[in-house]
Amino acid sequence: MLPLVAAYVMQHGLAGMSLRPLAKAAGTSDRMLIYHFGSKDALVAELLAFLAQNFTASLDAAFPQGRAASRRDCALTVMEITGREDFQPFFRIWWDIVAGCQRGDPAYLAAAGDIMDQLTLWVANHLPADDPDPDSGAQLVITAIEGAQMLAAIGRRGVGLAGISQLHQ
Amino acid sequence: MLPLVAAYVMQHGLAGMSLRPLAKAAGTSDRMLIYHFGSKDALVAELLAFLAQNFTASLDAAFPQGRAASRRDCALTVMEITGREDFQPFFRIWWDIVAGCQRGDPAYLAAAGDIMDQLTLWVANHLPADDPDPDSGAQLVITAIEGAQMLAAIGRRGVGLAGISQLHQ
DNA sequence: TCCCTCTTGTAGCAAGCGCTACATATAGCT
DNA sequence: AGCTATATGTAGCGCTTGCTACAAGAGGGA
Repeated sequence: MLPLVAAYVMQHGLAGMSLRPLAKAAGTSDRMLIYHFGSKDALVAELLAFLAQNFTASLDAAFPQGRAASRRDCALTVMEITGREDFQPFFRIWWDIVAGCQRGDPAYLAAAGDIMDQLTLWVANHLPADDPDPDSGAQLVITAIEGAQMLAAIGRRGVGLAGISQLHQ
Repeated sequence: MLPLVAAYVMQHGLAGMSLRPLAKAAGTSDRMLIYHFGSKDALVAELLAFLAQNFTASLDAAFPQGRAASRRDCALTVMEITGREDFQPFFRIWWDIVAGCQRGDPAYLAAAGDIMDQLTLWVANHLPADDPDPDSGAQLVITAIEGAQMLAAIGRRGVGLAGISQLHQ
């Protein structure tokens, strides 16, 4: 049930989600969604946890295995892959999650933290093996990536990429 | 009328905004909001344009006039100021705008573009006078700032700051 | 004074919302 | 076989949503 719900939300976003269309897409009824999850809020909480948990899988499926040649190359690789068409549904909910975090919602904060921790770990493990400080490097790369992704979301894809390409190393 | 509307939205966010509470906060009725703006969509469009237009004013009011000592100092200064408590209302709507851009809404895209153009110009004008390439420098700084702001929104303020402090120069 | 346009209050419509009451089907255990 | 717990369909409740119909006040030009 959760996978079908997640698939629908990935396509339609999380912001104005309502139970009846969601239930129809999942092949059930709003009645059953409430029955299984207890309430809409509980459904959203479980959904966010599910999405955070499944994030690693999509990362490893889409990203190459080897290490990057430099921090900049690592950042550019992540940008290239997350800029692909089939990654857009993920960002459709990602910015909804960020907006929810800004409102202070605990479920959104937990999910965003999980997702970002996984991404940070992935980046640290894909930096060059001789990186002097993988943790700091990952923080720099993540900051650059997320800034570029936001600029891409508002239609300034080039600006963020130009910023990333100026990273040293 | 627009300033009162904008003040309410800055406090309560843009995502689940509905006409009746908004009208009450603005000292009028939903009936009058529709009468003046034509529809809720038109109201949101005018509101976004208004917010983008007023963004420069808040920037110049809050930010120091002098130039920064380096690109990194410039980024850190912007981070320090936009991290203050009284800047949070702006980010409450900013991430709603980004989410709206990801959905492809033209009004949101226009407003986000205006705001980002103004920020880019401001940053370019506050880089060190001897910066070899203010445009590229501004792009780098903006990318870093926005990444750090997103990380701050999800509760990882330190990660983004650590990333910024690794910028060269 | 009369009219005409701009503005505004009251009431309400159709639709959608999250959620619930009730009845029923099914399946497993004793 | 009978009982109980789980699962599901139907109908609808109370509420909010964006928006509208209608009437009435207000002010200005002829």
